[in-house]
Amino acid sequence: MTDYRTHTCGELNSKNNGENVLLSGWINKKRDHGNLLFIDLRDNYGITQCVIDNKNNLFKNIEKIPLETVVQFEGQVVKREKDTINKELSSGEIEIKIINFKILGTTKELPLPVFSDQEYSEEIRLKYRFLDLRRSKIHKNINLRSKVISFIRKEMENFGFLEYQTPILTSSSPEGARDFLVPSRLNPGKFYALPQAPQQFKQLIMVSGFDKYFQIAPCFRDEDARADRSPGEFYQLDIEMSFVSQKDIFNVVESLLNNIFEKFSTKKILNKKFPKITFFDSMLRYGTDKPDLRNPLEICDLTEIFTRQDVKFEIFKKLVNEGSIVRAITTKKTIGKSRSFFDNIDKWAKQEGSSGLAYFTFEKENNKIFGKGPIGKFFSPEACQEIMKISNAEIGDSIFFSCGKKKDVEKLLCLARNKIAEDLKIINENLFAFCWIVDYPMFETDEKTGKIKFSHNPFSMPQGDINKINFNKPLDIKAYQYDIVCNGIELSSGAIRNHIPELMYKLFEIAGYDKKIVDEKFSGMINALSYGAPPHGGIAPGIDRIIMLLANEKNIREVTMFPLNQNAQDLMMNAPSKVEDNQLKELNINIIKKK
RNA sequence: GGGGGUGUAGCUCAGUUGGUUAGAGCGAUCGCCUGUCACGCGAUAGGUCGCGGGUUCGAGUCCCGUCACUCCCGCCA
Repeated sequence: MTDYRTHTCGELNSKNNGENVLLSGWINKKRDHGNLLFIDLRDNYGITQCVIDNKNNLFKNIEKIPLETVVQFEGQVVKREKDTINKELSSGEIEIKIINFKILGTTKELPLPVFSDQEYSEEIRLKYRFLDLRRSKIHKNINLRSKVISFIRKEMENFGFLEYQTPILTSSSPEGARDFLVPSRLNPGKFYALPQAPQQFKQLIMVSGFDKYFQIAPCFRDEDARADRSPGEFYQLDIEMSFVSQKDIFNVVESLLNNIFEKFSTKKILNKKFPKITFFDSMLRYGTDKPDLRNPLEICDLTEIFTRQDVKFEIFKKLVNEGSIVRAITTKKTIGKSRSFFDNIDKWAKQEGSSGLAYFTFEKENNKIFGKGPIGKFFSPEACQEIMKISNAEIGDSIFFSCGKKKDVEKLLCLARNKIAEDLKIINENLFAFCWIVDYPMFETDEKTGKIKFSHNPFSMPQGDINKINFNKPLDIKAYQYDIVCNGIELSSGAIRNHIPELMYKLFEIAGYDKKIVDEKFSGMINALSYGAPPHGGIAPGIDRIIMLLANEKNIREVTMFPLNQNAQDLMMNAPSKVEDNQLKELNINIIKKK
């Protein structure tokens, strides 16, 4: 095949019996019996067992080769005896009887073992990423990533999309995340920004008449890391289409994601037609706009119940009277659960900083419904019945209440949904549960400043008849704005764009940007929209998160070849690094020294 | 910016209420072993217990500070 090998380490089997072959790879593992030596030779494709005994005068030399040395073995394919076949290996029916060898690359003592199921500190893994990447699990993840991206490209082309590239050096935008800035040598004192997403460019591509755009686009945001969020860069499947409405984009993305997840995972897709949940509903039923629909638990609002005369739970009644809300989670058939099950959940809620989760179980005796549990006695049979009606509960189900400010209740019950479901073990891990979150509000109130701001994407089209929108009630304006959520993970955001300049000015004005600022900050786009822009819209699924779901990984670094660490440093390449004074001078930059 | 966790041999970890010379597995080096596939057996080397300070007769262990990694909150249109 090449000068170095006739076969890879994954492809030989009993059909090759007797052939003379040349294999090259890394010494994965040695099993040295003194007069008989087994060597597992590894490459990208697999492992082949090579064997030599002391009748061969090369034995003493080969015995001494350290693990992870790169070697070439010349040898003969030999069928293994039946009881020595290794079913774990694709090449397990055969082995290579070594005739000759050549060392192609020596190794120093390893800072981390390659052949091992042990976990290692991130620090050492990232510093020696090239060794870490040899390890089987992450090696497979990275190859999976490559295959998925390649599949996406083919699919998108089948759907009639063309891939267009957009600039990496662009302008800073006032909205959104912190920018990575790049100083301009030719324009002293001015800076480029790396794109947070090719948002404006993809819209300009539509205005330019290209119709269906996609790109595996790098996105740069200078924000702090999380387990599922790289600092620095990440990749989106950026999509934009002209002359479409929301449903057209949904159709494309649903079939794309169905195809990807069916091809690359054995897990089932719960609903191939992704359910659509309004933002408002999602916040009510799940306490979040990224609900995990594998979790059957739902939240309901019971504030009204605590205004009833026959409900005597005075603490909640007082709080409700003062403007608090009450919401609750019901659990099915939990009548038999131990006291500690309930108390643990209450205790957990207190650890989360809340005042706890009051609870009781619906029971029936002598045809009378009552609540059994710490606060059950405060509810009349009629009140219980009403609660059961609102919460779809039955006799034998339990209910957990949270009372407080809307935001706090949502947050706690969102976490409680997960906690309780985990305790009850009712989350099916073998599912992908997709949904659309739709009808996002165009604006929201900034909690710190009290001012109106864009809640999502400022370029989104508001819903309804454009001539009838009531701009005096901006918080009531909904946008053609949507997210895809899978298993509680936000996979993508998108929108039908606002292609009407006057409307755009109007909306920006509400968010506190006057015409002058809009013209300055979004000049490219607002200008383009003034010369015949088609109605258009798009979406941008996160590639990294798709791979994480497919590879069943919780950390984005497990599906990224060369990630930065949490402090946005590359420990292998030593980035970021200091630069020479003359480089700074050329860029007209002074470093201010911190005290 | 804030909170939690971790830091002991090249790697993964143990180390009791503070008490003699800090241990194990893997790896390395050396020796034995012809059918292993996490091969087995024996020996040897390998340590500023992250760093600095304090308490104490005595600190890996307690206290204070600091650094690194990680998880979370803030942030992420």
